[in-house]
Amino acid sequence: MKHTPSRATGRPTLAQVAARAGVSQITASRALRSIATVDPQLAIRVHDAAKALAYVPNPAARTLASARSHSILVLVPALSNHLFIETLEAVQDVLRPRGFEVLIGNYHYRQDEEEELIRNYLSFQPCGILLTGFNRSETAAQLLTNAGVPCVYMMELRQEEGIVCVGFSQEAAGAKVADHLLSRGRRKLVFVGAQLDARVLQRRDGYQQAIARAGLSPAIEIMTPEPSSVELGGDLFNQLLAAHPDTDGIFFCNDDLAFGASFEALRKGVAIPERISVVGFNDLPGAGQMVPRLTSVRTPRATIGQQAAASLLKLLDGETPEIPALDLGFELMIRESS
Amino acid sequence: MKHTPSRATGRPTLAQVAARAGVSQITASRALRSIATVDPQLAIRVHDAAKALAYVPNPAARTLASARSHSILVLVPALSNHLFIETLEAVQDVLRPRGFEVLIGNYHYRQDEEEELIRNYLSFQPCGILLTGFNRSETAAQLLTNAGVPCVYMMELRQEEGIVCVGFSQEAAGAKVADHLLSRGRRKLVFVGAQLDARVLQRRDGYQQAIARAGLSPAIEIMTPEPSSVELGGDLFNQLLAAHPDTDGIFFCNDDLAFGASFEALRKGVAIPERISVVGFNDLPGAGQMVPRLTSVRTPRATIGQQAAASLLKLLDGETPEIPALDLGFELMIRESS
DNA sequence: GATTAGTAAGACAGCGCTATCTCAAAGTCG
DNA sequence: CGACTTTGAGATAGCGCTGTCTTACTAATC
Repeated sequence: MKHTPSRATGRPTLAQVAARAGVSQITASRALRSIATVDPQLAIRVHDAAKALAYVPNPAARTLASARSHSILVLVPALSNHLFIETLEAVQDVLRPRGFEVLIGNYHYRQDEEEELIRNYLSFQPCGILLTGFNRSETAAQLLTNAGVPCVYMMELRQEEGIVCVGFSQEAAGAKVADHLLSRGRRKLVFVGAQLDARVLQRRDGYQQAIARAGLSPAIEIMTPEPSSVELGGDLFNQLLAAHPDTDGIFFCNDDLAFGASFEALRKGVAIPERISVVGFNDLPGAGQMVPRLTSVRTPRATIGQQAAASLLKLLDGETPEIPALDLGFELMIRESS
Repeated sequence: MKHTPSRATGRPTLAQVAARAGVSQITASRALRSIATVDPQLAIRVHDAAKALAYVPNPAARTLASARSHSILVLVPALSNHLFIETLEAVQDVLRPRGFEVLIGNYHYRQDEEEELIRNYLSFQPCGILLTGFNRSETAAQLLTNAGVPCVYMMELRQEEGIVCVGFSQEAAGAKVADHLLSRGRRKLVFVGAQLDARVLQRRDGYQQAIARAGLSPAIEIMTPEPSSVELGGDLFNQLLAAHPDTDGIFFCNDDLAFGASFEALRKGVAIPERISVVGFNDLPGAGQMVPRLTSVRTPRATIGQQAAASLLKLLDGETPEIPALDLGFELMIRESS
């Protein structure tokens, strides 16, 4: 008798399931993968056998044999912004129950890091990729194309043949904020931006365009590539007050900046909204509790994650989503700060 | 001539690297894995060949052949608390450069979900697991033991043979807060807790014990199993004021609760710290910018992630960390709110 | 009733890598 | 100097699964 090979995992294998069900291994494989060409009766026998043995497929073997994993890569520019956390959670909620493994890559808003992550993670042969926005290096884009892995883009929209994306119009959101501030009689408008990724710039553009449409001179721009934070918001606010004391309306590209500014305003006795109206972006947790309660644009980040995952599943099934560029809109939450 | 099998990945394989280096496949394998028994000269030849071919190992094949992946599972109770994000980032920063794939599991503070995640992810044969705390279901613990995968526990400490953990004493942190409030002359102390996971309760215990040591009657406890949030903090604060108007010191188990309470205090004109001293926990971003600036316990969550990952790497190398239960301490950041 | 088409099940051969065993060459010792 | 250990490299045999080709059968067609 040959001894049992020591390097076996010890877990039941497909062969054992097949033996127990009295079918061939390949039939068991097909039955468990719900492939149509298996007799329903046999399929039931196989499933029963699998359950009885507590069989769990070996993903490595499956990936090796099929040259395609069941893992899905999600690339986000940051985890520190709560926004992306909600998107990730939604993505996981859709994909994990369907048996997919979700790999999370954080590229810290750096193109080179994103490229590196793509390069590394492609070696895992993911069966699909969820990406944030369209702004990436040529090489990264090329790697994705060459890999031939289905991709769905999140957050931004682009109407283009073969591109599947889920998001909302960052420009429209920026414009909406401008219109709102203008409707409140504000005329000395400012845009405060940090991080300066593509989406921040799109919001800025929409904001400025709306101001231009109203026949006013462009908003002053206070911008820094530093990562957005509460502390930075306070600093930029102080800087702004010193340089442009007559400012009467500010659009912060992210809520945390607005939070920091609000704190400084309280400290300095700058009346919000009486003297300056303040609007944030993303409606992060706490915006509605701030003093004063912060007006902000509520973005559908969870729904974006959910729908992006759903679209990717469609692509994996060989279908095309009926709406390739899905616009989920946004909502301006008008509160006390404006 | 036999046709090239269509299901090949198309990527260069180890066999090609070996051929190019003029060695056998297994020697190439050993060279690339830096196994000592390979002649340095040969090893260099192999590495050159690999570089020339842009060879990337196939993780699935590796996992299948060795019955052990290069992925490490990290289980955290939540992503919504910024605390764990920082831990995760630190873990990734240590493990990714070493070639490990980091799998993130979020169990939403639910034991059943954690158990399910462990069950699922064990099928990926992770080579190590990082866990949060010690509080989990019997079954989950059993699964981990049976799997024989090295584990490192984060956040809490336990001196026990065979347990490797990195964290700090939650009790000591709670006690420190109590001592601080007492040193400020506060006598009507309150503990406000949400989520009520094991660590919150440990902080509470340390807090109460320090109060008892000072010979005072126990702090009033306002506790709810709801998830911690800014909004909830405001609600609990209002509730507390109504029920115990003479309160003069509050310890919130997490900063977001303290944030919400501070906002409500501003709104209601309750003077912090004159009438009530407030202390938070974790020193989350923004705590130092609050109005008033929030006193909080700064927890070493990033270092915990880093050291936990380092300890796990040691375990994977067959070594034991010199300090199995690594206490990284904490720091009370005394600011305006107390 | 013979031929064709269609379908379900199986045989076979890997996917790309590593564990294990084997063997030759070099080094060690009394 | 021969027997014995050590060491480096290769041969072999899978890991557990799925793609592809084949075969056995049933149903459909004239």
